[in-house]
Amino acid sequence: MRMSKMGIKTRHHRGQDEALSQEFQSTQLKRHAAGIYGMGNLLVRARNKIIEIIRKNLENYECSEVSLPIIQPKNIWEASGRWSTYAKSKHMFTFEGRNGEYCIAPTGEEIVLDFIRENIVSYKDLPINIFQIGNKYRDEIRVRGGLLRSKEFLMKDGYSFHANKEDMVREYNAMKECYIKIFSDLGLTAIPVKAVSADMGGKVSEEFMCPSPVGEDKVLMDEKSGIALNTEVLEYPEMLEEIKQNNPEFRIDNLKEVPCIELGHIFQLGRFYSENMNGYFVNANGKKEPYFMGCYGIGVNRTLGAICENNCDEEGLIWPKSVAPYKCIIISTPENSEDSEKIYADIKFKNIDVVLDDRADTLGSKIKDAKLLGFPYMIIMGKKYSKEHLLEVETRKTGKKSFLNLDELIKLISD
RNA sequence: CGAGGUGUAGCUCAGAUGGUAGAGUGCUUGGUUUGGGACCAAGAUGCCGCAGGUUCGAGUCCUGUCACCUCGACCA
Repeated sequence: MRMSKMGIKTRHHRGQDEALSQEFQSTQLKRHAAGIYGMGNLLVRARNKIIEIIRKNLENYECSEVSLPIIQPKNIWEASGRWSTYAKSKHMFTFEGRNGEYCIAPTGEEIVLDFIRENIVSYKDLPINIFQIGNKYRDEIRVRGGLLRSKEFLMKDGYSFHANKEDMVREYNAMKECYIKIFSDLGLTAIPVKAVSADMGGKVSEEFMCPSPVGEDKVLMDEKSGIALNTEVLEYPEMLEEIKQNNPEFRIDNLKEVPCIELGHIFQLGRFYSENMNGYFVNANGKKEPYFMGCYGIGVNRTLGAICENNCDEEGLIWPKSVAPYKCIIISTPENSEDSEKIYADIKFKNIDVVLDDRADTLGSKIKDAKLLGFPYMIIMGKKYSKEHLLEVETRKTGKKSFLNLDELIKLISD
């Protein structure tokens, strides 16, 4: 990709209250209205890498990717009883179409039941776990902090269906394991925290919390016993009792509030939705029974936001290699611009994601931009290249510089 | 929905007590530059959020309204 074609412009100034990573985000995020954002090339490419990591991990657990509609008819929401509650709370966007009322989906329990119940009719068809990665729409009462809470956002939502409760619990634990792997692959700390999920119609649920100063959720952590709790839990004495019984060391006094970003949430839904939505299978005794359901979500945009917030310094972003939108950027002075085109072509030929900064700016300003935008490697072709024809490679994270020929360079950046 | 705040150039913002619309940055043209956000010269850019009102005169005062931000309430 050529810098001149990317459609971004960096800025020399930062807004008053902007966090460090916001200077980067301001080059990549356009607010069109409250909670409604456009996203630039670098964020989109990083998000695609995140999606790929999520997808690979889920497929390892035999989860099946599907695509469900975002625009959904009113009737399926009336079946679960959530049309009136959601519409009343004004959280759900609804509109009048040619053939009646529709919503723009805030979540997918209803549609997924409508999607599978014709095919999954026997206990022999179970269990099954299907997921999708797509935009969701919620008319949030209060939007917050760019990627962290917006009205349109990308979510991975997955749903599992089971013949009995034990199997639902087994899958829930498997997904918990899978989520831990996903967030660790993304280089994020995400602590599973017990949550209260009254509206979801289920009881057991855990949120995956990523400690961050910009987080809007507060988590209570006890470093001694290693227990982390949602602050809401304090309002439910029976849950506290249970924790105390299972962990003798646990004490409420030891809990400290830590701000966190909620990256994911998994639920044991039970039979609430399947009972209301006519989600039945035939068991081994030939009798109809509602599915047991689990539901598993990851806020993809939030995850992207958390990665930005947790990987930056005074000079800008530092993309972790696993999600970096491009591996490296080539910067040259005018006298080496022809050579830089060649190097660019060679690196591209090796299928390495590379940016050529072909703008007419000075070398210094290009270096500043490369650091702000966080490319893992910066290839500088200036005076030193003119003399010795060695490529200078600077690692963004460590600042370490080395002088290499093309083969050595490709070896370094392709790991 | 409650409390507070902000709307002025593409962006970040300044414009006490009413009197010709400003800066930095960005943009255009030409030239010199090119190693950690270069310099010189010449330019272009405004319904001062919107609507009323007071006044000879309003970016500035008053009323209304809309948008946005922060905190709270709320939130798979």
